[in-house]
Amino acid sequence: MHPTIPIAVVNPQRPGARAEVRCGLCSFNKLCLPQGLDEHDMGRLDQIIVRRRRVLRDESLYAMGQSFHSLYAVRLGHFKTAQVNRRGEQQITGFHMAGDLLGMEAIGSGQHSCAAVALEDSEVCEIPFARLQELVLQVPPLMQHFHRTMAREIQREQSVMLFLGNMRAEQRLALFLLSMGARYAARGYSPASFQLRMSREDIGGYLGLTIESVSRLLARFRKQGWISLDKREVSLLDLAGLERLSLGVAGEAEDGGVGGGEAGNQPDYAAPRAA
Amino acid sequence: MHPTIPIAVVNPQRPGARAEVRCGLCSFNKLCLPQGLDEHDMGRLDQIIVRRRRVLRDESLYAMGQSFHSLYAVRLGHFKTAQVNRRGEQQITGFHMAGDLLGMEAIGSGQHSCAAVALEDSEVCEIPFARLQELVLQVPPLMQHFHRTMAREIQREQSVMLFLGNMRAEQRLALFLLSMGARYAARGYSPASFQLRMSREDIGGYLGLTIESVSRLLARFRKQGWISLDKREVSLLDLAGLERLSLGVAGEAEDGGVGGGEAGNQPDYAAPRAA
DNA sequence: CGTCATATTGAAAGATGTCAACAGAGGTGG
DNA sequence: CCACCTCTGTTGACATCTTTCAATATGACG
Repeated sequence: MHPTIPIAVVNPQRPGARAEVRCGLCSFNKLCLPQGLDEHDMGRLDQIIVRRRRVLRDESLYAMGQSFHSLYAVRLGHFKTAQVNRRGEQQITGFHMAGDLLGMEAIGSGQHSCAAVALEDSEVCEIPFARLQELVLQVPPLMQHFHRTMAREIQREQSVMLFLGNMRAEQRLALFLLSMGARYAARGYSPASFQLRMSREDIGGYLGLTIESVSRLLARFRKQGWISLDKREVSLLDLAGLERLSLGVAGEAEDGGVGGGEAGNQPDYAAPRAA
Repeated sequence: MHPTIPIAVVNPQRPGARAEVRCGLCSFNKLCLPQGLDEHDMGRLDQIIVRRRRVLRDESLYAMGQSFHSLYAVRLGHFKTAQVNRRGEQQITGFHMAGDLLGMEAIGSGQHSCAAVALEDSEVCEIPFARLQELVLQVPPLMQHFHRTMAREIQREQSVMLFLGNMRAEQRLALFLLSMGARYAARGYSPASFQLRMSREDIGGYLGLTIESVSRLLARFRKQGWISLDKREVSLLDLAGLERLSLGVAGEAEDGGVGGGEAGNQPDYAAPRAA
């Protein structure tokens, strides 16, 4: 039951396959920049996308401090974006998959304030920003969609702030798993079975936890039957339970039937700080 | 030495004074949407700003879930934006002062995902978004600046993620004070002496800490001579020290000379989680 | 079969939250 | 003008979650 199974209409190119570069033929165009454009406008967008660029695992698409020229749409694969302190601590600001747009944070300053690193061999479409700005003036629906895309990024980050600021480790991890599932679902894959493309360290870096905490928490989720886990292959066995967990309703929650073990030794504290 | 003193060219209207509504005469236009526009274009922007709106202390400019129609530029006063959990926990996503633009997070979904509440009697300029979209098509520099503004918001939030995810309470608070100072400096006020417009609870809500932690930390900063503090009036006495603190270089840091008290009982731990 | 990176697990320490009592400011009404 | 009340902020003692430090798997790769 673990393997990640596409359950719907997507048609992901194998890496290395000779793929068509036109947006109209990309299986993720509904999620991406051309969303809502007609054939003609999509063609104009095609014309400014200079090339398809491959990024190998652990390579960076752009580095922190690098000057900004283009946005990138993930075509295939996964990326993380990370910001590094002057002291070397790393905050993962997001994980990105097919259809996501990368680089927007750099528009303000002309410099990338975080690095984008491929979590596996990946491909992106490069969109020169200057040309996009011109095109957007001629294609109002594209501009509107671009605005929505940036705004959604703002909103996404606010929800990260919410869990970094307010939630316990357990809740954060449950929410993380659920949200990964939801994103895969939006791409036609199973919301409950998928492969974690990132290391435990990256998960920790994203959730504001140490790698040990992540590891322990995952082990606990597994023992309690919320999830099954084999290396990076994960299945969410009890979505409702995870949801309850993410809301902080720890404690009694039905035992899950598996393992039978040490449930009940969690205090049923109510809320982490709050009035 | 505590009172907040304008040290430069700003000319804030007193609340209640009959103020000119044109952007060209607003002392914050350099920080706001009309940044970089010529007289003519600024006039066109003026025409779509429907009215100046007053928001009394504790009133909300918009509520969570409310449908989105307009952006708002803070003209006078201060706001907080806050997101609330299904469980009632509150995450303050930002504090906003004159020249800041509010409401961008709602562009994506058409619904406000956070509430904006006035921290004191305030005034905003309302900018109907549909009309802004039209205008932006006719005034490319305005569009570009609008994009930069949204992008800066993305970047700002990423830096909040960085400190919520990676930094200790002490560092967060130091950074918060410094950043407030920097923002006042950008508006022509003293970077070192200002009034905290928000409650301790709001500070905690922003920094992901309890009110008690904030209170204790402020007391410690004061005792160690980093700051002086009288109710909500704060002076940053040792900017370099606070900066070092925000970097996590706790420990020996020169005693500040004041109070003389219990310095040295902080462990000189190095980094909060990191490799 | 070593070596390295990644992940798991245990024990102990420590930072921050929780609970509780209290102080001071400001407002209200007698 | 004073008593009273509420709201905000301060401080203390204690609980506990999460980190830190350390040892030990596990798998990939030569």
